[in-house]
Formats: sequence, structure tokens, C-alpha cells
Amino acid sequence: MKKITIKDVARNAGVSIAAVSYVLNGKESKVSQDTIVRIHESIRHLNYIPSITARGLVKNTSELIGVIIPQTEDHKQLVFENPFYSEMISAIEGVVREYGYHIILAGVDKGKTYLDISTSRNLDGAIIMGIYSEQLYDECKQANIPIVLIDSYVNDNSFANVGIDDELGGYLATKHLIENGHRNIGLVTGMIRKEGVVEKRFLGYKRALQENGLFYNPDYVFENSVSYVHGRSSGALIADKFPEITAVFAVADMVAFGVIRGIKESGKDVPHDISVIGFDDISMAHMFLPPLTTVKQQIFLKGETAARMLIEQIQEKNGVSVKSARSLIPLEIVDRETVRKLMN
Amino acid sequence: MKKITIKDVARNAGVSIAAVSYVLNGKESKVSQDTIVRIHESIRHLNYIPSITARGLVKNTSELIGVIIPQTEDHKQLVFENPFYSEMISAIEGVVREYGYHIILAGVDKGKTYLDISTSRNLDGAIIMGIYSEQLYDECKQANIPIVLIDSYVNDNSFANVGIDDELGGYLATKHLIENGHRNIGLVTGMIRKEGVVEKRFLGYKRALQENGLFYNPDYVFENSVSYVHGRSSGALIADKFPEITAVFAVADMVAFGVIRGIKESGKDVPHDISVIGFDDISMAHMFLPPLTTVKQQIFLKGETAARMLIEQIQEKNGVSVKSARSLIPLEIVDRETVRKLMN
DNA sequence: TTGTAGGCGTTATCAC
DNA sequence: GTGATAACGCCTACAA
Repeated sequence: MKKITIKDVARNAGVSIAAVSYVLNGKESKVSQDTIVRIHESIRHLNYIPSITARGLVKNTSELIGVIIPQTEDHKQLVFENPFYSEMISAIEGVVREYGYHIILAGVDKGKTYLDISTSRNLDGAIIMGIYSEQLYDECKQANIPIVLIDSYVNDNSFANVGIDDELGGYLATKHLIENGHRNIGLVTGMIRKEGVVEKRFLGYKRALQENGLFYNPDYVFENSVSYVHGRSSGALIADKFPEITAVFAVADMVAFGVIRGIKESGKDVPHDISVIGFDDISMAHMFLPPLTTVKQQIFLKGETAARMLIEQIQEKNGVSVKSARSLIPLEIVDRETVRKLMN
Repeated sequence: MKKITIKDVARNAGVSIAAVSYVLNGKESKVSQDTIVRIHESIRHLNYIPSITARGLVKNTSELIGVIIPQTEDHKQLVFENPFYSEMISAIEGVVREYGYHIILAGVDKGKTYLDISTSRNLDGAIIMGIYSEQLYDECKQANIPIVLIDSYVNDNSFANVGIDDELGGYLATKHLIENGHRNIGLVTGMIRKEGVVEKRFLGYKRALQENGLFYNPDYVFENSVSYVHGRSSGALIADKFPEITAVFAVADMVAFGVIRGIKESGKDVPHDISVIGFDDISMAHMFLPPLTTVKQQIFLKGETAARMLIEQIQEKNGVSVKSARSLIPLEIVDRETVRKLMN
């Protein structure tokens, strides 16, 4: 089955290759009405589909957008256990497709660096979710294509940026607990790294305590990884050894699920004995039992925004590149059934 | 920032373009030891990365694999609410990357057909999950590239195939319920379409009933969509109006979550009043409360297998293409806490 | 062993 | 309006 090319169309229509290319690229003003229809006919007849590859070679584009997402520790699979990422990708894919782009999904590997795939594939742009080593960002700069970062606090105006105010989120979550009468509030969290999302939430937690005259007790922060298992063991621990803790703030819904499980396994009830608030509002949050009270970030909107910003940057190749744009998605508490009002 | 090409490397190393190309393509036997090292040095020095695009043009490859996944009704987003797909994609991406391929994620749209993206991008292969219209499969055949179908019952040996024995799965689930003493078993399911995954599970359900001398009651099947919401309303309905039903088989874990929610909202308990078994064993199944009893299909293995089969097909371009391979992933009941043994 | 040159499918610049 | 033709970056006979 021979591949049919622009040449075939030209021959079939009895015109030059250039003519075909013109109508293909909307420069129909340069071609007579007559040939236009002849060409269109041939195209349909031959079922011709232009090769993006070939076009890319000359135009130096690929209509491809890289989406980098975190991987599990062992670098074996993408971090998809957390639906957070899939929801975002879904959003990204949707808008990007509108503009004729496709996304290429990749975890960054040991051997192949990001830069490799970016330049070898001639990516038109990239969206990077999560936090990585300095090295990655350096590579990104070298790649020299539009990039938007999601949920990153690197302060580099080579990149556009979309995220949320994580500090505020942590603050809101904790305040919500406090307003419901809780005084001893645990924090179950991943590793608190400088300038990381998790650190900000932690900071918000501390600020809320402080503003309300509560004592910050380091023993109440259970720091390990943003995972269900860590949540689960922490939940059990809290239920067993910290009877004074009446509420916990988990830095992600997945963690919160674990916490609730752990608490229940220790024979206590959520929210009767211990209240729990999560963060993210992944779609599972409202399906969970009991439905999870959480800090809602509009994941879908976040992905959409990132994609829109990227496309914009790609298409304005010429104009003043408004690189260092920064977009903050608003936050909001969704009060469901895992936080109980303490009366006393 | 000028893009550096093979030409630059050649010049820098003081050799011909061909020589560089040779060492790049492992035909080092055609080049002297001396030039090899010179070339390697230049490559590293210049930080040269070959363009897959350009290579693709001549070799007629793209090192790109299309992954087609279902979309929501409105065609606006990918069906990622169900983590089932993300888990599989993660698996696919992992193995495919090992071989230097990348995956391109796309929903099939109204305008752009699958064929469009396949030929315009020059895909090396594709993995298609789910069920589509005849038209898609026709297009696939035209595309004339290796394709493996996941969870499809189209009987066409142009395609390799990986799936599970859905009929058996439905049978196992139902039998498990029966073995636990249940007699009136509801089925909550998506649309039962000819030759669809869901139909098979339904058939298995019927067979189990029959083999155990139970009456198949059409009123007990709640057919609508494979979704949480449908599960939820069905659960409520069953709890309210069908007191004789003591167990339900939900054709997907997501549905089961909904069923359980619906039942609880109607003031009944799972599994005390009504038992529920799901299907898939997505990772959320064991995190749910109560942990879901379900038919485990090894989602990760499924994706991996599909990817491996595809790669194999792609790389054997020459040899007898073993297209119509079919791989069945084994099934197994995972007994957790949503099915109760009835004593009577 | 090394280099020259044609070609992969497009686009875009020129002459005609 | 139209059509050669030179790129784009790379691979690979074929010659040298």
C-alpha cells in the first residue's frame, strides 16, 4: 500500500505541487478558483492526508506538546495512582486537541533526559507537573521552547506558571477545623521540602494555629510521603497514641483516605471521634464513604488554564513573549461529612 | 540559538556526514576506530541530539505509539474519571519507553478521525482501549500499522488482542455471591450491547444463576451506564424497593462504589443488609470503606502485555506477522469486606 | 574506510 | 496564477 503524497495529488489534479501546498495552507488567494476545486477533489478522491512529520521538518514544528509527570520511586511507572494527575491530563488533552496539537506523555528517565526528548522530538511546548531537580529546569531553559509549570514554586521567569496558593489552602483547611472547635490538630503530610507545595500547606497550617492562639506541636506532624499507606499508618497511630488529637489535616485526599482507614481500623470513628480534612477534591473525594471534607482546587480548570497559557505562548512566537505569566486557581472548602463540630 | 545538526558534528569532527550517521546507527563497522572516537567526542561536545523527525521522514517511522481511549459523552474529555484507564496507560508508557517509543494520547474526535492522526503522524503502532464503531476498525485496517486492541470482542484477525474472559468474570462474581448463600442477586450494569464487555459479564451472571438453579429475573438487572451515579441511584432503588435482593453484582468498581453509597443513603448497611461485589479491582477498591470485594483483573499486566505485543509486532516488520495473537489475562476473586455470608 | 549525492514529504522563494 | 526548485535534517546506496 503505497503512501500517497502531495505529489500524487498534484499529478492527479494536473497542477503543480506548489499549488496543492497553497490550498493546503490557506493561501488560496494565490490560486485560481478552478484549480482549487480540482485540488480539493483530488484530495478527497485520493484520501490524502499531509504528513505532519515532513511539514515539521521544514517549519521546525511538531504540533506536539510534552507533558511531564512525576514517576514512582522506582521510576517504573507514572504516578497515576493519584487520580489528580489523570484528571489534569484529561483537561490538557482536551484544549490542546482543539488547536490541533497532540500530547506526548513521558516520565523523565535516568538515561534519556528531558532535553533529549524535547529536542529530538522537536516539541512545540511542554507542561511540567510537580517538582523536580534543578537540573530539569536548566534543561528546560536550554530547550528553549514555551513551558508552563504546574504546581511549582521555582521562581524563574523563563517559565509560565499555574498553581494555587498552597499556603492559603493549608490555612483554610486548618482554620476550618479550628472554627469547628478543634484545638489539637494533627498534620499528615509528605516530606516537607523547601519551596515545595507541601511546605506551603504546612506553613498555612502553622499560620492558622498561630493566628488562633494555638500551640504548634511538632509531635502532631506526621511527615513521610504523600500516599495512602502513610495516611493509613498515621491514622492508626493518631487514634491509638494521641487521644487528645480531635482533627487531622491531610495534605492530599489520597492521604486523607488512608488516615480515615487507619482511624477506623483502630476502632474509632470519623468524624465522631476524629475529624479529617483533605486537600485536592479529586473526584473520588465525593464518592468516598464518608464523603470527604476537603480543600477543593479546581483540577480540571488548572489543567485547562495551563494548556491555554501554553498554546498562547506557542502561537505568539513573534510578539513580546509574556513568559513569566502566573495564574492562580482559586480555592474553596467543600464541607462534606468528615469534619464534626465540637461543642464544648 | 542555532539548532545543531549532523552536519555540525561532521564538520567539528572533521569527517563526513555519512561517517557520523554510521556511528549513530550502530554501523560502526564501516568506520575506523579513530573517527569513531572523534565523532563521539564531537557529539558530546556539541551536545548533539538527532532529530527523530528527520530520521522518521527517511525511515518512515515515528517511534510514536497512539493510545486511543474512550471519551465522555460530550466528547470533551477523556474518560479518566475511571482510574482504570490511567492505570493501564501508566503500564503502557512504562514498557514502551523502554524501547525508545513515546505514546501519544488522543481521544477520537468528530472531525479528525483516527486515520487522520495515524497517517499524518506516521504512527508506528497503536493501542486501542474499549469499544468503538465499526468505522474506527475499518480505519485502523486502512492505516495498516500494528494495532492491539484491549478489551474488544471484534473478531478480526487483523488485530492483536488482549483482554480478559469477561463472561467468566461475571460468572465468578455471581457464583461467589451464590456460594455465600445469596439467592436474589441484582445486577447493576451499563448498556448491554452485543459483543460488548458488559454483555459478556451479564452472560456470566446469567450462567451462574442457571447452573445453580436460580431464576433469572429481568427486574433485577439495572441497566444504564458504567458510572458512579448510575450505581448510586440503583443502590438506593434496590435498598428501597427490592427488599428481597440481598446481593448485587456491579459490573465495575466505580459502579460498585455508587451502589454502596446508594444503599447506605437508604439507611441500609453493606454488607450486613446487602452484599456488593465489583469488577476490576482498581487501586481504589482496597482503599474504599468498606474495602471492596471484587473480581480482580490485573490492569497493570494488561497494559504491559498489550504494549509488549505491540512492540513485538512493530519490530518484526519483516517476519511472518503474528497479528491475530490473543492474550487472556487471568481473573481472580478478591474477597474483602462487602460480601457477607448468609446463614440460613 | 570515507565521502558524495539522491531522496524522504513539505513549505516557500522565486522566476515565469 | 502557476510551477520549478532549494531547503529542512537525516539515512544509505554507491563511488572513490
